[in-house]
Amino acid sequence: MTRRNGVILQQRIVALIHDRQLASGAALPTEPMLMDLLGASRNSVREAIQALQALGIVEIRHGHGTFVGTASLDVLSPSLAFRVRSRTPSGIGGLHDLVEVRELIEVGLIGQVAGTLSEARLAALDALVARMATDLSADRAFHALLYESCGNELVLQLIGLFWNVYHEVEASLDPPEDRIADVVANHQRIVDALRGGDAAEARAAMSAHFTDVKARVARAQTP
Amino acid sequence: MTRRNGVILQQRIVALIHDRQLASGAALPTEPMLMDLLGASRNSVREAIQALQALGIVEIRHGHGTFVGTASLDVLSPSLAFRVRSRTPSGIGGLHDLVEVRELIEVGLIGQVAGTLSEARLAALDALVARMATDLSADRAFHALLYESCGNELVLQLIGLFWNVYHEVEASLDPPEDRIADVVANHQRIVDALRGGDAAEARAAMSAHFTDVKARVARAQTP
DNA sequence: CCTCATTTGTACGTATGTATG
DNA sequence: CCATACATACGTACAAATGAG
Repeated sequence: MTRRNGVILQQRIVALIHDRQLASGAALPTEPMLMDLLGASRNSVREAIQALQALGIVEIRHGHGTFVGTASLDVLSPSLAFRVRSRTPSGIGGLHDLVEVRELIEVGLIGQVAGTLSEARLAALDALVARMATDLSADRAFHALLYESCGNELVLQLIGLFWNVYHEVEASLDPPEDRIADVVANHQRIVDALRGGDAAEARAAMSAHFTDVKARVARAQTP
Repeated sequence: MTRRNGVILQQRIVALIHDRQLASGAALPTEPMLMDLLGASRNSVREAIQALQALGIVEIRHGHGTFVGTASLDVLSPSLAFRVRSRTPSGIGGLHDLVEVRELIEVGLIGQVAGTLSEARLAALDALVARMATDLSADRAFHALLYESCGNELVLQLIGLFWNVYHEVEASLDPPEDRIADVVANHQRIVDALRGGDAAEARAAMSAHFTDVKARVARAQTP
């Protein structure tokens, strides 16, 4: 095996997972076994496994073994964050695009869930709005709870991923620029529209929220 | 360095890229240099670099060196494909969610670009529709060209990524089930709506297209 | 609590393929 | 064609973590 491997080894391991129908959480063969199965040295096997771990395809536990992962979109956070930052020296250009994608998805989704939310869920959203002024995580929970009923796990993880990357990059911008009152008002407007069952108004409220976010990004300066 | 490393090494390399303000395409220190800078062995350095390459953060060129990458979303394709497949044994459940996300984004976007396309671009779309019956790549080019004018590179790459993953997973389903005539008709309807400047009709046409795709997924069987 | 086997993590040495000048 | 610098691959040895007894 003195010819170029690298990515090929990763694909062979993925193929092995599929062939053996290993579900998430199942144990992969140990490194010595993989060396034998793939006919490669331990270094090569480990490099391939490390790459697969970065993609969330496998999960390595020291002293225990290597297991099939869930490929949650969370693991893509470093890649997306790096991408957004490297768009411009300041990262602002990339942030704007990121917010637009969030807006696109959430404005579309809120139109789907409008009118389907129980009063209990609306009350929970109210509570999150109240906490939002002092607790940033309430904002994340708000957007997650909004769409939980749509039954699409992928879109939920996408929204969570984008939220994480946005706030990670946004934290390195200069002025905190407290407009929390506006943020809270925007979210309250969204809940009110949902309680009224007005899909168009809910879309408009969500759109207004992201317009404010985009304006905040446009004004931001880097330290 | 005999204490627990792993992911930490990757983060330190990313931090090094940021500290030195290395832009895409810039050369990273060589492996021996990184061994010295990070105080780690060649194996550990290489494993970290391989992981970063899997995320598109660095790019390795054999015999030349390691360079800062662009973190294009394309590299996330293996992870997303794995995720979609592992949702259900057949991968159908994951495919449905994936198509819904595509629908969400594209229906929203087409409302934005409606009325902004030049006649030259509309003619190019017509040409792609004509090729679509015999050339699958024309479909990909169609959706890419549709939104090219929106000026959001991230959303363009996202649409391309989802297209790739969908067709990669869809290829492993059973019946090719030629409905190409319907597909072509759907796309022609989209172009016609755009030429008429009717945003609502364009959204409806795009939505109808994805409704057909979802129906095709629902009927699919695994070999 | 300790011991022990298993498994992953780190390190070093060496040889070879590959691109550039 | 040669020389240099770099990545690729293999083999071996030891450290560290986990779980079973």
